[in-house]
Amino acid sequence: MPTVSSEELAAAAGVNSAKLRKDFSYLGSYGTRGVGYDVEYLVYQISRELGLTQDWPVVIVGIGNLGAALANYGGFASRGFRVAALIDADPAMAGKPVAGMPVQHTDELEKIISDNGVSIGVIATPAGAAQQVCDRLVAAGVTSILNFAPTVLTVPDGVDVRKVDLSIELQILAFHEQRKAGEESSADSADDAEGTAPPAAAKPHRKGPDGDVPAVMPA
Amino acid sequence: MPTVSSEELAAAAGVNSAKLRKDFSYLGSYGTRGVGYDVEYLVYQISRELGLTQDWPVVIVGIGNLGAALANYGGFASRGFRVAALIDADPAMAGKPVAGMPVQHTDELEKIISDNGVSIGVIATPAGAAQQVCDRLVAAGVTSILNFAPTVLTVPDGVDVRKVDLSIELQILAFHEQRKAGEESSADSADDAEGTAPPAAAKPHRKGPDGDVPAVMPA
DNA sequence: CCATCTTTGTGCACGCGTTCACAAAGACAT
DNA sequence: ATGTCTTTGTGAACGCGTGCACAAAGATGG
Repeated sequence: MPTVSSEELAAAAGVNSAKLRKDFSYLGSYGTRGVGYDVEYLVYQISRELGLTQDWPVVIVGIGNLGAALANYGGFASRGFRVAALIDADPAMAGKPVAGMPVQHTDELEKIISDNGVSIGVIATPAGAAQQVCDRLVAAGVTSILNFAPTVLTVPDGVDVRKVDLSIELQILAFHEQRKAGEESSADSADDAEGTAPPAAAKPHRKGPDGDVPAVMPA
Repeated sequence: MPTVSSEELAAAAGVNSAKLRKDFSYLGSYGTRGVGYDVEYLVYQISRELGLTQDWPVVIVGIGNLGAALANYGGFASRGFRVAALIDADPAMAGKPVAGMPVQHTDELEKIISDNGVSIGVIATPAGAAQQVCDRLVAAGVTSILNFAPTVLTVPDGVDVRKVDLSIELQILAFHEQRKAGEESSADSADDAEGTAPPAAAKPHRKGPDGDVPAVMPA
């Protein structure tokens, strides 16, 4: 029986072994003292707890560049997701195959969701259409939404929304990049150091240090 | 002079007002007691601190569906990012316009980076090519990488990598979805409740509760 | 069957981020 | 000028997650 110790697993994942053991204990996954965890059993338990053993039908609404990329993304199928339908508002798209699947018109949205028992929807529409699409998805029975549109969606209680903003990750990188570059010349007259002038009426009394380290950005 | 109080801002953002004030104080953004924060000045300060007032040239490597979606994504330009070049390994892609910009061949990578002073690269290639592309980007002077390929990249010290896995967000949604569905029928014989049978050799002595709440998933 | 050795599971302490609560600061009216 | 009122900035307390350290459990060998 192939096994792994929490120590090996922790080293491979770059985390603390005690934390890993504690997390496993929350999941109810018991190992064997003196031996470790049965690999096969552990994989099965984690997969099941995470919902990977289930088949989740999802619909993707908005088949532009991003929608098509998602439809073609191989990582979904292996994680238990099945793209049940591709939906777009453009009548010219209807019937056109994307990722080996015909695009369907928004008119069919409610029927598709109910026929396939879809509870997870992906929104890849322009920002303007997102809330409207969201409302229709929720009304049709979807209770989890992954939103790629740059808008904050309003949903009733009981519906989960996760927002993915592609530019936020870039911003975080740029933030660190800026910090790297600015490291040699600190403690300068920080206000107009960056080329762009501050607003005219601004800067009422500015007292604080400017070169300190904000603690508000993810590492 | 239009102003906002920390209370208003906190309510709009759904966070605690004290935290918001403390964060602002780290940034050195001083408000006026009894009045609040000067909106225009605050926006300028935050933009500058976040690097939004700078122009960041980026290259996108791997112009498949995802790469094209990123190239077309409008959110970048408004956040201070400028797509300096689109790069792909496929000779057939070279010269083809994507998002109003000709795709260039991988051979040009080093020259493009050095000519444009690019320090941020986006990898949207298949998993197999990602590490190789990463190495070339780093060798050419890139110090921040946004990785969409499903691989963990190895980089030297001083280089930042952020990985975006589109399916992780879906998994988190599915996890909560599963929890919603399983709420009525708890405390059952949890093992084969999900249809898929557990491995034969598994389940050595299983003692712990199965219906408890793991604390390892983002809200 | 007992001793030893390995690895788990977890109580406890430490550290960090969040929140509370309030003194200080400034605006504004009188 | 002086008092009142609003809102900031921050010291202190609280709570939570992480990591340490060890007892308990079970395997393995003599």
